[in-house]
Amino acid sequence: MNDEHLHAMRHSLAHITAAAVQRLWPEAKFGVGPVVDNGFYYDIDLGDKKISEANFPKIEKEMRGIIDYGDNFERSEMAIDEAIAWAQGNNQPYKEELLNDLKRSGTTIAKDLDVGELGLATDGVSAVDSVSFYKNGNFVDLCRGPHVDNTKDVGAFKLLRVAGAYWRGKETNPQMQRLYGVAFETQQELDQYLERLEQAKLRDHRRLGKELDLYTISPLVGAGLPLFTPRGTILRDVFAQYSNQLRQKFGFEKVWTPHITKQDLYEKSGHWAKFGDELFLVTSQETDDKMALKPMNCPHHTQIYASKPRSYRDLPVRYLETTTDYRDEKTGELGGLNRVRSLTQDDSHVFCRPDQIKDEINNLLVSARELYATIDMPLRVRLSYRDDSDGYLGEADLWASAQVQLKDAVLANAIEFFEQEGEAAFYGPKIDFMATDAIGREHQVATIQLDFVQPGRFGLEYTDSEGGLGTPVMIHCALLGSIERFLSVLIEHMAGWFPFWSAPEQIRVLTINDTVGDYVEDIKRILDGVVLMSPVKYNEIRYMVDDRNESLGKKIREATNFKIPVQLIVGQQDKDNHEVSVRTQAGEEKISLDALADYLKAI
RNA sequence: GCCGCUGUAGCUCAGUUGGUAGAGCGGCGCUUUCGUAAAGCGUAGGUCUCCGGUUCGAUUCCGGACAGCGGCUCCA
Repeated sequence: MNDEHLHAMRHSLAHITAAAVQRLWPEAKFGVGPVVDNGFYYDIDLGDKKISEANFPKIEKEMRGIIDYGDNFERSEMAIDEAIAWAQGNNQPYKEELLNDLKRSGTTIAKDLDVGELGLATDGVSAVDSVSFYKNGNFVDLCRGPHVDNTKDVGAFKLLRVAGAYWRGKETNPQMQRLYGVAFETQQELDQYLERLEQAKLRDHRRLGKELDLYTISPLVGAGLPLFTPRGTILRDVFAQYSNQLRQKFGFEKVWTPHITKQDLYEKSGHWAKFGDELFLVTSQETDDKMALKPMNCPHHTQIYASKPRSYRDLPVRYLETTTDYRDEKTGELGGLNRVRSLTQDDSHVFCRPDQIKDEINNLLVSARELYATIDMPLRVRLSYRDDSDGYLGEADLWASAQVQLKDAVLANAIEFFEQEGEAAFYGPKIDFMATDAIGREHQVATIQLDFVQPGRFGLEYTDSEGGLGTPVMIHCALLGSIERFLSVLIEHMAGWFPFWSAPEQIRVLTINDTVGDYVEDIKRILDGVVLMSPVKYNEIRYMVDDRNESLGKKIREATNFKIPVQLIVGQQDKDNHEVSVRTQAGEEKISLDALADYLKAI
């Protein structure tokens, strides 16, 4: 049992899926069928007919028939023109397109072919002469392989879902149906995987957001416009405070900007050309100004910088603003708190001289690492570069320089990273911190971006030491990213058990009966005096008293289901001994009332 | 936006092959004052997401809208 065999198994199952579909719908046109994490998929076009999950039993039955029959996977070679003729003859236009690309440039990777380069590759240089096919039973498919020897050798599998997918990932191409399956060597491993998926649902932030009373979405307000409850708002505030305090240490100053602006601002910044159709437009009944809700804050901040002359001695100028932006995202992209139309950024912008870039980026890297280390969340760091496509602004050499400087900063901090082209912002490259949600999807949280473009477009300048004029560099940074998205990842990462310092309700006092009312008042006086100073400063204790006429068991159950980190149980015994029973996830212990404040500060 | 699926009480869900619905939890009331994950009894909650169509009759069938889920595309 090894990765290679698992890969061959899953790949073979993709073929078997396609073979089964072809038996059931002979007119099916096939795209590609690769291996993915935990399984495989196959892209299929049935024209007007659609496969739904209701068809899965029928398809799986057909697949089992093919597997049980036990055909060998037979490899053969075909000359490229012969293969194209085969695709035409069998009415497989997608395969024909792939073969033509292979013939022309030796690759079928859409990304390599899409950027206006079709036909640029010289015929015969990178082109291929012949291609390989695999045949199992009556099903023949263009394929590089490898496969298992026999259809019987494919382990345990299950068709999981069907989804739409554009041919070669292009929105303007026809949409095919993607059949996803999962596969493992043994039924036991498959069952374990499905069990893990079930477990992941328990920590889904949308489920916990409701159970823990953190936020709600009202259709009357609108999709993608979450409303935060008192508990959810505490979470937002406490993390925003932490994020701010981390940067205030490095000289960042808070600013405030309005949520609307004239569109002129974005025409100048370059956002209008790139994101114009995702702006919420605002109409003035008083003037003819065309206004928009702000979708980001950097252009606003440039205008604070530009409000007065700056000397090289004034730099860096560092602005900090936690504020909500509005983006008219496509409806199908919305989901929970991950992707919303009103997103709050813990945004900041540094305006500095070129020689200050390194230190400024270092400060931000240190802040980001400290924040995510505090909540024990592992991140992958991505250096996001531009690619050759249109839509990036600025000179090529500035881009090259910016990309090198970001990489140097990351290297200097000994941070592990991976590099990806085509992920940059239109004005500059980024260092992105990627977190993973409960079911393995990756989301960008913190981001540090280097921008040589916007300062120039806005005509920002400073007087240099020689008395001449220089253009400052901008560094954009959000440590949490979108607070909404950050919370979605945090909730799933912690499974709702927020660290003591950040929990909306940190402590619940549970009474055993109504004879301890005065003693509870003593405890409240102590709790009211506790202020945590780390990791967030001036963090007052948040607690409630549950003195309802209910059983202790029920109170414990409710407090535990609510994932309250500390329960203080108070009865006559505790009162007599001048102590409380402190119940946490770690267990329960008696703490003297005199030691309670220090105990809480040390959690 | 596109493809597929889903929408019954505050929550989790059952049900109606077309004759206007039910459970548990939660809420409320009474009893109980009970030391470690649900005390007992009673009771009130529903234009079955919304709008059209078919039908004697629609929560159920059909169409549309809205919302949610899984993908694709996109993410300043």
